[in-house]
Amino acid sequence: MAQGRQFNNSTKTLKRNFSEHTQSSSYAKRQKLLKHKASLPIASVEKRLVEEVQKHDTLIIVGETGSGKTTQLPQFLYNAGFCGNGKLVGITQPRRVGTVSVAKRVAEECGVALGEKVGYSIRFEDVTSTSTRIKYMTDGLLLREALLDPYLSRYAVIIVDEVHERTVHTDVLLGLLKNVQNARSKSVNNDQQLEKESADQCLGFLKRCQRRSPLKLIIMSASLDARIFSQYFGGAKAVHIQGRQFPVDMFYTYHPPQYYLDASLTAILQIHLEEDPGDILIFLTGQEEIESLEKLVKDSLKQLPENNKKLIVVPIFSSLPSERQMRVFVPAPPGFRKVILATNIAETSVTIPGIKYVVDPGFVKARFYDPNKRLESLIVIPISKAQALQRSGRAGRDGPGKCFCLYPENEFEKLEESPKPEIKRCNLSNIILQLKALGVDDVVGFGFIEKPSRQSFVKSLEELILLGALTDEFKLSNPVGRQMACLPLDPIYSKALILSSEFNCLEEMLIAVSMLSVKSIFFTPSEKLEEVRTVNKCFESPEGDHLTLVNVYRASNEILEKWSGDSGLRTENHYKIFRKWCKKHFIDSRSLRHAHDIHSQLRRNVEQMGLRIASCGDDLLQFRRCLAASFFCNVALKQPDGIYRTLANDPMNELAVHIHPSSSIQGKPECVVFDELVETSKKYIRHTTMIDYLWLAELAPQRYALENQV
DNA sequence: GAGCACTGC
Repeated sequence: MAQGRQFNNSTKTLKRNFSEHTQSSSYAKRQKLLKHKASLPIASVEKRLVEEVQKHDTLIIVGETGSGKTTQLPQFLYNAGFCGNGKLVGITQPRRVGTVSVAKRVAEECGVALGEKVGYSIRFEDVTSTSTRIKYMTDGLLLREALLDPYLSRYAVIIVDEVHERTVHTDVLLGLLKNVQNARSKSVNNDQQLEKESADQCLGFLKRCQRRSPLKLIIMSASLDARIFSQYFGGAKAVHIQGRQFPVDMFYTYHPPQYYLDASLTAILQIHLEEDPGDILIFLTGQEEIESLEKLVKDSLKQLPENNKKLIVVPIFSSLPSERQMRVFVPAPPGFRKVILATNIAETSVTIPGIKYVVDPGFVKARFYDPNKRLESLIVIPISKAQALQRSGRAGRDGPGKCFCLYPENEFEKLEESPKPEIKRCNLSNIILQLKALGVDDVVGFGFIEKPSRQSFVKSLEELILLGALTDEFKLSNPVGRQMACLPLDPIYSKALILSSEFNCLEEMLIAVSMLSVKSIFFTPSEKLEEVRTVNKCFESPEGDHLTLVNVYRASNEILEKWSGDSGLRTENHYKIFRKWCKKHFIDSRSLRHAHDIHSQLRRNVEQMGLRIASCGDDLLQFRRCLAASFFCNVALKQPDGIYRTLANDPMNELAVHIHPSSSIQGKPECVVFDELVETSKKYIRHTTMIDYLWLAELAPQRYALENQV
């Protein structure tokens, strides 16, 4: 009957908060919110949804966009008493911004301050308290919470949202939650049975299970196909909730265009000249394409009569500095139309209001990974049906819209249903390390919703053994493996941090690893290549990019410290100066601040581990030797013809590669370590630093000793 | 010599 009591309590809380708010100035705003809330499609099925959750341990909810599932369901469950005994309803999201905005919204609807009953937790920001009962968080964060609390015992309900996106974190989380739910219900039904099954490797980490309450799982997806999720959870019940979108008229071409950039230009001009007012959104594959089309559109406009020139072109893509990204939200002046040239950042991450027309050439740039060659590729491929629907939906958010697909309708039928899940296109080393730390010994047997290839497992297990994270028996090593799993980094970076303590350069390595962890902080408009190079000359290290990154970070730190004065307090004004400095050096200030945040978090981590923090000062040899000792899987040697060749166990997997043109490395050193190998127009190694080949046998004998003996 | 979709701990 605890649930009934909780129900009464919660209504009282709501009433009290509500009466407080009637006196406040936000009364009108709140009335509007509540009216909107009541009009959502999900509102009419509250009772039924709550009953379904009570009846089933796992429920799949398919809600189209605009159904209100993300904001309303947690409130329904709270009001129905699922948060008894201080338990939480947790809701995971794949992105940080989405997590914060939805939590703010729900707190407003509940009439509470953010961080009280409703809160959120993302990396670097925990806005929760002991009174928090509805907690929004990123899926990656819940995964890390599981390392500390394997049963996730604080949660009565966990809602995994946006599962159709199939990010690595979501996929791993689903497998993990399935195990946790299993173990928690077993512990309720029969403790002895669990004892017997503790030999079960997947549940090994739940051996010390005590009496616990069962875990309710709710899987929420926007895609129409709930079957795979339902099957995965043993035929779990699926409920559909109607969405609220305006109709979008679809148009197709008769033939596939030869050049879709030209076809895009034609489509934009045609819409601009013939259709009613309303902004246009076009999906392209990358910065280069966006910049060319921007130029094409602007050139064409010049030839139009004066009254037809009222078209504003706004680009948006990930590496564009955040201030310039914000321009897509600025409404076009009266009488003008806005055309937004976007990558798939506008598919999910950024929602732009006022779009009436979508132009979709039907392509996307996607990343693939070859575990044998350790090669990542960025390839332009056709989109999936799910992506096509998502893109067209962007035209129907504020009113009826139109979507112009630059391919024939029969081509749509040939598209894949949904994109290939990320877990099948990435390096598994980090995931395997996390699973091992969670006590999942048999990672190949882990219940993935879709299992990655055997070769991916083999290669990543090999790498983890070489790094010393796993023993030859595939067990997590102590202390190195455990320490590595604690750090929120890719295994090679974790290894570099741990080793750098011995090489007396942990200060430098903390910076290098933080900088490598954020997307490239430099933004280079294609027409300003030379200018960027000149202004940043002062940071460049001829020995390699890792030291260059350290130089940039230290220079930015000086700016921050110089202006923070004795008090150590940084005011808005200091950040203004910081941002100005960034702009001068073509640096995205938000990325750089992110690197600073990561740096302080990692610093705390290594202090807790008791690692000795020291600087190598001018003895940069130590730093490079440490890089060699940790990045020994990523080595390239210069060939007689001047082209580099990666080193691999099997010569079949060695590749001819080029040092990325952005590198600061000087001359053509015989041997380099690199951070990543990405194929675009060529196979490039990025972030390279020169080392001495002879160091490898000494510093990485587990990989190079044999070669040396030959 | 010449460039890179997105997300996350």
